[in-house]
Amino acid sequence: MTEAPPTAGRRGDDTRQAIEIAAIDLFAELGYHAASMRQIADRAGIRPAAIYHWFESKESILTRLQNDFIDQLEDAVEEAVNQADDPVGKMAAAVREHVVFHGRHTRAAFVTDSEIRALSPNSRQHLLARRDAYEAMFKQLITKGIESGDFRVSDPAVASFAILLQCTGVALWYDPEGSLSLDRIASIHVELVLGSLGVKVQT
Amino acid sequence: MTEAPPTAGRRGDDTRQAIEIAAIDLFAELGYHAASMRQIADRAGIRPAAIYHWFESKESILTRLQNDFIDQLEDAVEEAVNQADDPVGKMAAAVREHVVFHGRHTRAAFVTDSEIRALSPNSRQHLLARRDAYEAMFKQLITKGIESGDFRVSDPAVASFAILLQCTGVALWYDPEGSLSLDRIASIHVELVLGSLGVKVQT
DNA sequence: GCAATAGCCTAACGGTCGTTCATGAAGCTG
DNA sequence: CAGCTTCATGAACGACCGTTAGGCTATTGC
Repeated sequence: MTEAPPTAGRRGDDTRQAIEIAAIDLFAELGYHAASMRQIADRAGIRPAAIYHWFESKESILTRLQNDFIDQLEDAVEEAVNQADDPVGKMAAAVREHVVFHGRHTRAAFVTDSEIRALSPNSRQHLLARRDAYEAMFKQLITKGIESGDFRVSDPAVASFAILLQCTGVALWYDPEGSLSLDRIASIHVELVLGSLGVKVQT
Repeated sequence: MTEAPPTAGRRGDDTRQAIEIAAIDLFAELGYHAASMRQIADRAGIRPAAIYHWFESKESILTRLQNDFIDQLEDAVEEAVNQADDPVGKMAAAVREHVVFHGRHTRAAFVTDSEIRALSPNSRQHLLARRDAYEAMFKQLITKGIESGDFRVSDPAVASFAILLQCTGVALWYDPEGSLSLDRIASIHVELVLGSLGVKVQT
């Protein structure tokens, strides 16, 4: 009784993955509205109608991509944070993992961030709530660091926005072929962030 | 021989401004591709065909908005920088003006940044070149500050990306009705940036 | 007062969009 | 084998897109 392929048909759900990859790339290159179902189908190697066997609508492709990205980002950063004890270490771990994750998934990160307004009201509210929860984690890290005397900032809310924006922005310019490794870029951002939080330099 | 109105017809070029305002708002709310000429015309109080009396195409509305925004941003920041002498003062002035300008023109800033990919290749290249030149100004401010011994950063290029991203991002979340004034937000960003550049705190 | 023109209109063009429908080939199940 | 499900297809639907052609009106310059 060996593991049988769960689905029938010709390809299994490689097709689903092909659609998702095509959609990420096209949404990132052209934007959600400028990328058509026909283009997605072309790049996935199928006819447009076949997409509707795997997704109920164009928007459902987008929401799937976005929620998958946030799922994985949350998991990765939470795990990194939990492996440090003090506020400085936790913030450094969070920044490093956030940067690395955005560098490894530049297109998905970009689509998740920039196409929120393309969603219908319900999906948009849902995604914004998830994004807010993620941001709240950083804000709380800052607040804890202030209480412990490790950080010195005027406004934790503004600081968390600023930190997340600069780290998320790595997805906009990072080039795997470039001269800087992702680890190096992450280290630089940890330095910048800890500096802006008023942490004593620990060279 | 008093100054005569330069154009004839019913409204002068109030119409042109109405189209630009409608376009900024709709591009910001829905995105360039999701906003239609009919919606722009509706909001400007005219019929779609009338837009083509003032603009030769939908894309020319976008490029006009984007280039106007960069024109004014460049002027404002350059003037602010020129009124300071030392690297720390220049960077503080640049950050403050950049933040204030983005807070005062959130929608235009957002459209200029996020709809570059909607442009045809020629217009896109032109706008990217202008953006690069603007970023180079910040990078040079950092380099000068390092040479003078005022700043301490590992990588000026990455630092300038990070600084600009967090300051530009103000356009994404700033709310004029919120509890923080734009001046206050600008001051906080000056603190954060100077901190990340390793400037001694000057309370 | 008369021609020219600026400004805006209605109507329509060809094209593309997201989506649906009916159909059929291929594999699994009993 | 028969029957069901999975996966994909070609063709078409109505809606909407950016844009244009042609005409009307009011103001301007002479």
